[in-house]
Amino acid sequence: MNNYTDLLRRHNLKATPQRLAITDILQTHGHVSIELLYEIMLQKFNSISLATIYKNINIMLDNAFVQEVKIPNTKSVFELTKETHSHLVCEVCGSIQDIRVDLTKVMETQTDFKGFKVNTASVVFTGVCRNCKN
Amino acid sequence: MNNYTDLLRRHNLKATPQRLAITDILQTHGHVSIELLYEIMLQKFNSISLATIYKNINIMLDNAFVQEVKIPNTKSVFELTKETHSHLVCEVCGSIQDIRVDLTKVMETQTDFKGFKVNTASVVFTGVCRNCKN
DNA sequence: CTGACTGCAAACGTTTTGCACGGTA
DNA sequence: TACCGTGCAAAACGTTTGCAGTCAG
Repeated sequence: MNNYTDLLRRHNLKATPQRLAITDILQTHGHVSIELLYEIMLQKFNSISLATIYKNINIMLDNAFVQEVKIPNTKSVFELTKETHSHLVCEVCGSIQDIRVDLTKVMETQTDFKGFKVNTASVVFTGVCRNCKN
Repeated sequence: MNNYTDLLRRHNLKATPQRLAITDILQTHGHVSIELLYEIMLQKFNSISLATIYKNINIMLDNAFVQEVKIPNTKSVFELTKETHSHLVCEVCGSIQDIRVDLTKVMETQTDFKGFKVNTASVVFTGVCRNCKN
């Protein structure tokens, strides 16, 4: 009975092997597309259904312990919800890294938000990662 | 023969009424989903096909004079390419405004990009717009 | 006049739904 | 034991493709 068993139950969700596998994979890989998640799940459950993957990802999104990351020119990936952070996306190898960015500086310097009350900021940096630079 | 007639021709694309209407709508509305674009186009061309909308948006994306804006928890919208900017998305009414954000401050303050060479940054602020605050 | 574009219909890939069976609590 | 969740198959979407007719240049 690991962390996610508890978390699932607290949300009145049953801790099925499939769900625990999904949270494990998200934890291990950090960011996964539906496609990749399905591939990895197939190795653990020979007859898992894509419908099950979708149903569970949607339930986890609804319960806010998983989030979708939308990236320009790419498929979305999913990650476990954690403290606010931004993403570095390598346009060469497609890898995604988390990064803490201090946006207070931006918010302070930014003179004109046009009367807009900002709640959250989604930031995706695209470029070339350390490995691919070489 | 307006701006977009020229622009289209410079890209070896014919300036058809449908294409000119699309660029006009983008210019007028700023940001439109495929769905909304289709609705508006239907008012001007009673038998326009969704296929035509998709084909043209894709051609305009390929030629880089239109860009897709990916927004958390929402459908993508399209905009005419202009100078780099960020977006303010109202979570109440769904409206989208452009905003200039100076990211050089972030890039300077940010100590650790993990060896990552940043090329572009996509920033979406989500919150409540001036109108909806009242 | 000719190649490019449009509109239609069909195809395709992705996501959702309904239902009977199986497993968690 | 009572539901909730799974897996399958079918349905529903959103997007793309192929083709015949039309139009811009």
